[in-house]
Amino acid sequence: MARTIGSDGEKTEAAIREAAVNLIARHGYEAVSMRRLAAEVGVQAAALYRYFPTKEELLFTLMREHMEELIAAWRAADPGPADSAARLAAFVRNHIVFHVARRHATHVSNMELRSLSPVRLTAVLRLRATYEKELRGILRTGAAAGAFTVDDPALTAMAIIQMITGVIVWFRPDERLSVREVADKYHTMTMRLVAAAGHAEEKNVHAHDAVRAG
Amino acid sequence: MARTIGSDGEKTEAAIREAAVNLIARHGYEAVSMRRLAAEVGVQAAALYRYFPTKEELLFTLMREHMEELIAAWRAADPGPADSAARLAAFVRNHIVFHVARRHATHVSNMELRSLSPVRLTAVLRLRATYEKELRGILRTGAAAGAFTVDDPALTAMAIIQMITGVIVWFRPDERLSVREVADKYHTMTMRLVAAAGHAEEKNVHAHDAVRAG
DNA sequence: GCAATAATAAAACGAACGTTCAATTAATTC
DNA sequence: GAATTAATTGAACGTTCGTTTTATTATTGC
Repeated sequence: MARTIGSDGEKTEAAIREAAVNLIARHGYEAVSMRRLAAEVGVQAAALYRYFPTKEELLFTLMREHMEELIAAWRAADPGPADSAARLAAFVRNHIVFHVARRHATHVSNMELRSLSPVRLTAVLRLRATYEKELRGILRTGAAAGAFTVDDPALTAMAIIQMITGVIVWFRPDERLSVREVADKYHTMTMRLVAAAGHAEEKNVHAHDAVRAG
Repeated sequence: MARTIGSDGEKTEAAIREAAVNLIARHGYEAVSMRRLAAEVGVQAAALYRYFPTKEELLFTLMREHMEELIAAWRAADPGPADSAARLAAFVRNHIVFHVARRHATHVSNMELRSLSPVRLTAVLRLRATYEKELRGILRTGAAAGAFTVDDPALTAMAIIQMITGVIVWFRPDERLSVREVADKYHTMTMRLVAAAGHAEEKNVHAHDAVRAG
């Protein structure tokens, strides 16, 4: 046999990407062989090489596009710097909605960095840094404007990103909570984390004040 | 050649464990071959099988012992349920100090779950659940006592654990911050997150504030 | 110092790996 | 409907994998 009836390059490539994301997210990049991936697609291993020159290039493509889409989603959702609290809220919500909708791709992007060669690793890390810089900027601007209390924007940005990315570890759709509810709860926690004005808790009537325990 | 001069089972096993944690943390379980591990130890691959019957059993041993040590460290650090805020503080600090000191082992425990067979996976997850249950208990008790404001203890526990475990992603010793300082900052953020009474922020008095722009 | 045992090397096993290549067939173009 | 192009197969390449077996040497106990 050779070319199969109904075969179509575009469809095959899409099927390869989807199967690759699912398999790699579940079993890990190293544990997924080209043969296994091909079998999932319903094709022979050699056919994969018509679409991706190497296994690593396939991984890299998945990760790069995931990061680019994340950044694009944020650019579309960004309400601009006028209101820091609204901007932070938009960031948290966009992040959670995006990641929950792409659980597997997120897992791949977060777990398989070590399987990339230095050049490709750098490229992905640059995209990641671009995204994280957005959050740092929000925190700095908001702190300067008095909307937040953030004593270390870089550290706080990492803490928030890890907290909100962690959703995908435990969240499963069609369970207890909807994506909307989860986003709400993480939004609330984030606002408390940066001590956002307007999100004051009832406790501060007596206020022992900033406990920073240096 | 066969047995080498100065060879000692205990030392070899310790060397295997250490090398395995380092290599697996850096390159991933699947990417580390028994030959490569053996080379790192300075031994032939066959020698590894005197200490661990299979590669997976080696991984499982590393993960199980890491979790058991984490739980034991918490039991030793636990100040008891009298003061919820103090207990949560102890939990956060113990977690961060423990994980920073064992960055590689933590990476292995967090990233290689998927390489375990079902039986061993269940065993590790049970230990993990035991640990997480501790934090949920602290949050519930504290919320019931009015020390915290937590509307969803299970979700909040996951958020906190992911936030404080994330330290190992970016933290490097002998850099900007000491472990102590990092633990302090995460402690402060955690207390805000649960809206701990006595941790009120000064913001609501005048609203402008310390921007430290790290 | 001799027997017993512990620790390792060396070689080999079949299986699986990523990748390449030539052959073959389906779809498209004119 | 012939020529061209697109899509895929099937077989094969050399390499590496986890693991086993057997032989050999160092150490230990008496």
